Amino acid sequence: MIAQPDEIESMLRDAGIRVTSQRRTVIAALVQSHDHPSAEDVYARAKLVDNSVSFATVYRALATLVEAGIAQRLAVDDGPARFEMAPETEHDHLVDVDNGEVLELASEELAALRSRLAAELGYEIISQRSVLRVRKLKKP
Amino acid sequence: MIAQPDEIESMLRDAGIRVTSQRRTVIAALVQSHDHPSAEDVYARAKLVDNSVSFATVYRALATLVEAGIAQRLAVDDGPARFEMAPETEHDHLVDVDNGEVLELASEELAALRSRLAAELGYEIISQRSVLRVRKLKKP
DNA sequence: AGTGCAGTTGCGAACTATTTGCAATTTAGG
DNA sequence: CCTAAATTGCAAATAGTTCGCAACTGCACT
Repeated sequence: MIAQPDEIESMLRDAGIRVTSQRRTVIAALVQSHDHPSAEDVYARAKLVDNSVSFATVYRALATLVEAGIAQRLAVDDGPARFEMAPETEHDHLVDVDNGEVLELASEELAALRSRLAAELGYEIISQRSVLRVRKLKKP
Repeated sequence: MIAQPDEIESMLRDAGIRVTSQRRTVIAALVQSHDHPSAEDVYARAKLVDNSVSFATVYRALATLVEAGIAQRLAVDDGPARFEMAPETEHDHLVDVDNGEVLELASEELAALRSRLAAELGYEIISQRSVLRVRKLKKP
């Protein structure tokens, strides 16, 4: 499972980041969201809790969290970046081209294979999540 | 190998796209570039050949080519999208976080594994190129 | 509990990447 | 060649994200 709101404060402290009510709000919004929200979505959700948070602060909080490894940012081909709490296990993302839904594809195998291939070229992988565009298979 | 300028015209015709000098210029620029140029790079290169092409046209041409499957667009985490001619073999991209270089990682194995995993979830993959952020390994 | 100061916030304006409206031009086909 | 429909260049518009700055706040140290 993913961190509970109670743990939020210590996550920030452990990362040496100041605990502010805005950051708590943003993290809480992210923790409760399992649909890979965009910055705008996070902003909307955070605003329900604290109507005074600004868009800029949401962006700054997200950037801070990503830098601290607490959250992750996914660049999607078109449209805004989307965010999620950093998962314990690396996974890829499937974006359904028909409805924009994002689902996760976890596979040790995939991660291991990529690491091996990158290493063969003399590189270490810093982030290995990737986004695949997919469509639901029809069951005929 | 990738298409030669001579083939450009027929690539467009085959796709049912009108052949214009601007599109020829844009494709030629893409064909000759093996560094995954951004739209701006393509614009700069196209402009050397035909000083009158506009930025808007480059974007429109790239969009048209991508839609026709002649070119591909890569969303990179930060910075502009980058383009390349559609390769015969699918491959992933490694972006060197230190210098921004992009290299290619081809692997049948990787592609096959992803297809299998996506199929298990009931999806077919439409595009499976992905972008990994990497750093050169130090040889100690 | 009080104080200082670096870190953080909200606001709007700035910026970057990309798209669009429109009149003029060009293409493909008969 | 002639015409309809597609394409272009330009400049202005948009989407997403970042930034400058004055006001505010968390945290370390009394």
